[in-house]
Amino acid sequence: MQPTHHDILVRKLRVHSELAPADEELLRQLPLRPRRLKPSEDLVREGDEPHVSAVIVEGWLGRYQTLPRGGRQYLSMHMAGDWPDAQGLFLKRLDHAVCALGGATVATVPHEYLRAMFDRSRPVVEALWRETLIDAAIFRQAITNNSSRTAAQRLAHLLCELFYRAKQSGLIAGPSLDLPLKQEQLGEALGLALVSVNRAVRALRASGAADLRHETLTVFDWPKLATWADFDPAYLHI
Amino acid sequence: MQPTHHDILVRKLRVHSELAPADEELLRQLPLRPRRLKPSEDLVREGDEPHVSAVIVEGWLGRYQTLPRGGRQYLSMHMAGDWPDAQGLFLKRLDHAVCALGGATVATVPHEYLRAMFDRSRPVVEALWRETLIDAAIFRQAITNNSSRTAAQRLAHLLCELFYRAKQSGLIAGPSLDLPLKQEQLGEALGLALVSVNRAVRALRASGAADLRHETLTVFDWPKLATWADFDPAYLHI
DNA sequence: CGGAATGTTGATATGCCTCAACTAAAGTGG
DNA sequence: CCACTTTAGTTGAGGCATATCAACATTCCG
Repeated sequence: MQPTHHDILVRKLRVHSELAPADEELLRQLPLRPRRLKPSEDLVREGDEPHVSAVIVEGWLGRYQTLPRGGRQYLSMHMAGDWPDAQGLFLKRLDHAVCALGGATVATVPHEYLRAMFDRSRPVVEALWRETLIDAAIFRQAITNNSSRTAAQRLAHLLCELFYRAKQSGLIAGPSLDLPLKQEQLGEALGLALVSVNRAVRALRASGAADLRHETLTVFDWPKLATWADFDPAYLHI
Repeated sequence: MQPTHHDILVRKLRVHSELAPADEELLRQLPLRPRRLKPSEDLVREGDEPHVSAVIVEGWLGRYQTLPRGGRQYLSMHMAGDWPDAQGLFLKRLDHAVCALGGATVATVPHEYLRAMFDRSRPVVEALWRETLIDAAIFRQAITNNSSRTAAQRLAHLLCELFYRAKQSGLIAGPSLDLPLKQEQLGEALGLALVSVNRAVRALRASGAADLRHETLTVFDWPKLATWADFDPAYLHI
């Protein structure tokens, strides 16, 4: 049987938080409204004052800020179960946009229902708060990644993170992962020019540790990849 | 009269959150225990599992991660009123350390008291949650800063942020701000070599927009500085 | 006053960016 | 299904911002 939107939501929170049956029941009572996003369609834009939050049901979304000359800085990538705009609950205006990377489906829920749920269960508050704190840890790691590593290491580290998170969320079984990221977007995430990303991808391919092509990431040698990238998953708090 | 530790705590939260008198009263009942930190002393270390949080009373602290070769990546800088380890409440193991920049004083409070307070006031929960969300916004901006700007712009943007935050927190009146940051630490924050920081500092000085020397930041021409750095304070959500 | 830490400056090296051309893959209409 | 167009990926050459190396000046601090 297909997992419902509520299954996806609850399973993801259980990755890092303990929920009592009563808490799960509260979450399952949330009115979730599906919304389909076309490739590169924005879920929310910088400056928006949203009154709903969204949990990703299927596909990938990316957070980004728009640069003065029109380019983008991607901040983080998100997959099924993530809440890419949870901070909208308590920050009035969004300081960044969120867009679909390939096609994607989200399930939206009005803030008022979330707030009402918070009054009824502190564990649920903690679980969602923790979700936003793990986001922050991902941002911290991105600062370190983009500030202190070489082009190839940056790419490898990002791929390690996405692969590891996807695996922990139960999205993959084998060595491969659907990842609808163009090399240009990788560059905008890693602070690299498109040409440098391409060279890093080819170096990765040549090393035999992993490959990224046709929107698929395949990891052949995880220890090699993780060592090369200096990847330590502790920051994901799973 | 000197502001008490509780004054500092409450005032800072009021910068971004509305608190009813009853909420403030709860905050003022927290048992705060002062702790003095020597210059560069660690408040907490990577891997710690703290059972207390700390609010800064006086001085500056910096978050950092340790790099494989022993260097540091500073992630954010914090001043009086900030909670540099609030995430320790819900993330078991810290993924980064926090150290004093110059000498500093913090006030610690056991997590159990904070948790007890959360049961009694949702506005207090929201205020502290919002505090951690603004931290995350600062991290996001650091990603963009270190990934997409030139050396001089990075420096200018960081100084804009620190100056603006200090002003909003009521820490400064005139054009100057005590900022005990060495050029080496600025480099470790901005992903730049020490020599490049020095050249950026001198360029800033030569431009007449601001100066940074003897642990003092002086802003002579705020519009010029902010324009040069592409600084927009919206992300600080004040 | 002396030694250590911090800041300054020049010369050289290098990793990444820019520009430019081409190839391959994906999407589209006949 | 093919011809065509568009998008994405690949490769080389050259330039530039920043890193690295090295020396010296200044400030801090006991």
